[in-house]
Amino acid sequence: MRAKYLQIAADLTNKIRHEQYVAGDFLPSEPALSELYNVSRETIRKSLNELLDAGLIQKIKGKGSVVINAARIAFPISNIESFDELNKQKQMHATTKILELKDTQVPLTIIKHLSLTETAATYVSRLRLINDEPIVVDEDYILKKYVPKISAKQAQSSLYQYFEDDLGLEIDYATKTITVEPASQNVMKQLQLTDTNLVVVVRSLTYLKDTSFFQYTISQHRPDKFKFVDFAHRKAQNGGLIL
Amino acid sequence: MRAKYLQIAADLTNKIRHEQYVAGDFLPSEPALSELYNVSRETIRKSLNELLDAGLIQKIKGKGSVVINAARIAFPISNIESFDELNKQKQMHATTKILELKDTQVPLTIIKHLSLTETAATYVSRLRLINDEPIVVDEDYILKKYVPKISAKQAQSSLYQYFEDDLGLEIDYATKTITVEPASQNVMKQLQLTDTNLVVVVRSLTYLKDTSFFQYTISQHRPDKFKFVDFAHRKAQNGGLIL
DNA sequence: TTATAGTTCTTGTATAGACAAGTGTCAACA
DNA sequence: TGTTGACACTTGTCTATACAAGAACTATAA
Repeated sequence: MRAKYLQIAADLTNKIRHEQYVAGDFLPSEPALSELYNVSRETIRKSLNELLDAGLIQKIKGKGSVVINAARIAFPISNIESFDELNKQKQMHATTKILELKDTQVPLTIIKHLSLTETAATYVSRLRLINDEPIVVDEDYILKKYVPKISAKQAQSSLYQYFEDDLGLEIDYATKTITVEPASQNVMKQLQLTDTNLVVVVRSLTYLKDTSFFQYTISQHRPDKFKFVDFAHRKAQNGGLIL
Repeated sequence: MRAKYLQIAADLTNKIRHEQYVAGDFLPSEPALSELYNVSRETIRKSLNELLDAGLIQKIKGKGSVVINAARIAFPISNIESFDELNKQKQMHATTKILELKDTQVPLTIIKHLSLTETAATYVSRLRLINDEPIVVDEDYILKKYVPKISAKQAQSSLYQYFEDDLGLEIDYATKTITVEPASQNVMKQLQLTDTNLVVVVRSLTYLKDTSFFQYTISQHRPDKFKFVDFAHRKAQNGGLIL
């Protein structure tokens, strides 16, 4: 049984997504919601905090909780088709091509940086295509300590689903950096880059619920197919653009 | 007087930053902290949630709150100097050159997208340099409704400081998209780009505490000087990479 | 007409208490 | 020896209550 406040948050989220509450509307007041769902006000407040974090509402002291236009978040960008937009097209056809799969060690810079003691890892390199267009080259280092063996079949489908559903690993948080760098000849060939040699590089360190390091990923994106969307409250000092 | 839970959060944050608690350590248990600070356990829990959101700790049910290595977050990247790293160098010398400052309208795509009724805005275009190297071209559209007049002097220093400290505007949240796009001839010239015509474009829509739209910014970065760092919990569906 | 003050909404903060559920220890038992 | 079960810790959820503080409206007074 999920917690009450999460159920209520899910319910309110649905009502916003299905436009029972639309942008600019005020949600019922906390005491009103409290009576509606038959829970205490603190429980309602926990639910509303979930919506706040998700960027669905904005709370204004003395007034109430306003629904924010979700459509505002991903606003249109001049003549650029994002991966997500491609994804939503019906004729989309996503495929994965395994470039390499081997046993190795986590790269030295990461070992040093995290002071790792267990360094044995599985390396997977994969090319992702949409409608036969190459979009991303993903390189993963997955610690053998947590995932002893990865088959080609598993690498072909979703690794995360395998980790979470089959192995019961609880992935909890990740740190990412996004930069733009020159690509290697090989990656340029894989991504069929001709006009430029630059790719968008997303490096991720992924951790489990018990804070142990688990996976290092390097994603190299075609620059013309890359789009990153971020929603951030002012106070949050993380997730920040370094400028 | 700031809220207790924020003071306690600030205190714990300091203790982590000053390494009184280091990575891997468990914080005192919630009842222990509750006694230490002479507040209720719920108040302590609010404080710990702040640290959790900031990515400073990880809570493990049945065990406790573990300190996460903050240094892990911004990990080193091959031969790339970020703006932030440059910033921290002592010999850094940041300057701003105003390219244009005029009254105009918010771009049509934004007006349509947000269904704006008030569209009068001040337009500011600025070139940012570090050690005389051009780094970013910033273009801002700021609604006249909230900021009637912007002088060249104000545009020269921090606009945000002017908005928040002098005008008392409360900036609350923003949505950003990051893409890579070809630059105009003019921007290429300003950024002194020769090897490539690509720039990293960060578009931001900024909102006030009362959810009213306030500012639209287009930042065009030299690709070799751009770096974005992100920390995200798994459950959070926002701040996500679209892929 | 224009302020002012009060009233009644709203959300924000803080407390004390209760029980559920995950984790680890250790003693008793087979 | 090895397993089980009780126990004592931890964090997670939920309640009921109280007061503070911001916002909006209204009636009153100047």
